[in-house]
Amino acid sequence: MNKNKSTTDRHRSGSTITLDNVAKIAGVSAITVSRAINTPGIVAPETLKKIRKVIDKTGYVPNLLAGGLASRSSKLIAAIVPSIANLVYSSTIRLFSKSLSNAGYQVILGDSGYPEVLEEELVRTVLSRRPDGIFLTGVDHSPLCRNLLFAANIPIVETSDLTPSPLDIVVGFNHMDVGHAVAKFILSKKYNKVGFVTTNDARALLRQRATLEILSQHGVSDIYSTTVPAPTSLEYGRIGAKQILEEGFDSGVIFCTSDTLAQGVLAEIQSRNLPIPDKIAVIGFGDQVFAAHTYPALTTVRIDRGRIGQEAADALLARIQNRPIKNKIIDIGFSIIEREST
Amino acid sequence: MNKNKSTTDRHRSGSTITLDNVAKIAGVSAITVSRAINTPGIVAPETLKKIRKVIDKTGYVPNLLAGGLASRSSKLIAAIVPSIANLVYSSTIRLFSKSLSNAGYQVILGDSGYPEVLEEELVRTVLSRRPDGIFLTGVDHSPLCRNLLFAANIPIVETSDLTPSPLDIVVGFNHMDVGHAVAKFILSKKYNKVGFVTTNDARALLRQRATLEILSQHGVSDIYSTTVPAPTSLEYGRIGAKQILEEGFDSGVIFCTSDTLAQGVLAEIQSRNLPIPDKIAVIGFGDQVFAAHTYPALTTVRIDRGRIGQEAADALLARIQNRPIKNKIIDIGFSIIEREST
DNA sequence: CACAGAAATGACAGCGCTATCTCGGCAAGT
DNA sequence: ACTTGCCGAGATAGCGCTGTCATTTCTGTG
Repeated sequence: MNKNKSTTDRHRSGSTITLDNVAKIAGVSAITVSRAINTPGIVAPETLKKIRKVIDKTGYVPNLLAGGLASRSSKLIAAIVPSIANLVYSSTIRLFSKSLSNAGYQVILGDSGYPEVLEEELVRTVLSRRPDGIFLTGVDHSPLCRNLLFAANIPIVETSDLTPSPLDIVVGFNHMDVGHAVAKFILSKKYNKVGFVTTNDARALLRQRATLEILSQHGVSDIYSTTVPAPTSLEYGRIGAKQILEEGFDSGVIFCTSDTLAQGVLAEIQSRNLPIPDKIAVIGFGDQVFAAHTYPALTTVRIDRGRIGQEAADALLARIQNRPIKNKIIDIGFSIIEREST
Repeated sequence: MNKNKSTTDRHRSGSTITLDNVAKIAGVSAITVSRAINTPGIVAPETLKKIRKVIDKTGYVPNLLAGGLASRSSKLIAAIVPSIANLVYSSTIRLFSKSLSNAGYQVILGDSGYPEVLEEELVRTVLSRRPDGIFLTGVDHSPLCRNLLFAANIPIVETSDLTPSPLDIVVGFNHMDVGHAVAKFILSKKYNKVGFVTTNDARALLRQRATLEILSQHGVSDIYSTTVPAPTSLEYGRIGAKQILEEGFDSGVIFCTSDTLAQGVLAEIQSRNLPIPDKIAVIGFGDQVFAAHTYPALTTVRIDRGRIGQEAADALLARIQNRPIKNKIIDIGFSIIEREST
């Protein structure tokens, strides 16, 4: 019985209901259902209502793998970030995703924070989903990675840094400028000694170098510096501070790679009962939400991380929709927020 | 010239290179290239080498939209979390993604933290990508949402809570038990007054209720409580503490919904120069990485968030690979970590 | 009332890949 | 020598959707 079953059921169709099923039930053609979903404006109101009713009744969920394959547009945007478990990036990604989801796109995340995984492998993995655009963190990419990216032929936005020659679009700020501004701030306060608690991240080191440059130009040479491992944490803030303090730093200002490190520095100083900022002042970086509410409130460099996500999304959408973009290089700037810790 | 172009180029094929291209160049059939990529074991070493060379030379990146459509397996796992910008969830997701990516799966995130977006809409959106499994946060889902989930016919893992009747698998811990344990801890310390700084999250309220239950059974009735808005933050920890303090709470212990809130509570107390824990003690929840390194170090309830991600990934993979799972209900437990703040 | 033009719908052919079946070739068993 | 079975590779037919015509139906105009 049912002899042609073996051919028909090659792929066991399961119970998943397809666009064709909806079409048949509604008594229209498949393409009309497709239009009812994607461009309801060009479907007659009557027909639309009929189709919508069937969709609701059947619980039809479109298959975007099939849709993406046919339309050559996956409605997917890839984002490569060093770590989602880092508020610095997640606050960017949050707004980035939000803007894109309003436009009907979903974000797929790649975590580049594992040193054993090369960026190009990660890029290859996300590209296999055929995203309509890609968000990168940083502006340094291996030649292989650049090739992959170019071959994919999709809009690219690099973030968190600036470069005169972006792959496509870049949204960020100038780390050297930050370093210089912080140096000037430090000079204005006439701190006698300057400490650094820094991760060995390229951009963090750039900021530190820029700060040191100006400081040395002005004869400030009593410098203490320590480098801590990459994901910034309160713990390493404390460890870093401890190190500097034990090396003889006993008063002045400590500039940290992140607010999280700064928080640890505050804790370490407090645990030693040294008055902040009278004896030791602290400067963070990032102006994370908590920075205004630590005790004492943290002086820091404000970076509008949300805006990076926003601008990146806008730029990507403009490219995808073939709208002109005003600027391939978007500098979101920064500002020093002075609070109680200095 | 080139008259049949219009039909052939219906979809402008661009320059993207396909599996067929690779096959032609390597002088084998498409399916052999497919096998070389997915099941290299069953391809002759010679052939494999030849194909690999072509792949490298051409920079071929497989199209997983097409692959997923044909194989009915997208190699995608969906995860719905309240907010990626919350370390509580991102530390779970990090390990979850990591385990899955080792097995060749990618995670696609849905952020349910926006009250204007219903969970079922979010679920529908991610299901349209035809994930091979889904990770949910919490165990309360609308009937519509449950229907969608069941219709998708994929393994489901609910997390962060426990229920005797999971949709499929549940990985979490018992919030009532936590509340009881904290109550007993508080009783053992003989604090005269107890304050709560709580978000109006279902699970947080459950813990608080359980704590109160035991406390009242033991005649502790000097209770101060304040509710703060949903994403926990240092700022609201301070605000919550301020409220409690102004209501007359002047000594005892404050139990917080999260370590982040507790951090704010610590800051507020310190800003008032009240000794911790001699005058006021603080208990957090979650044992975030920073909890051990605040000043004073935070007493808290340890939840192994990473393990939730790990177990969730393992369970999902077992289901997908049709391996038996030991237990549909996985209780990861908790423990109270006593530090300097009590 | 005929007819251009718009509006609504449909037929068809793929998008790039993999499940399934098929087949030639070769070593081992009888 | 002949069968058996396995290994490696290929042919074929979709997966579920949408781009691109083609067709039908409905306006409004002179």
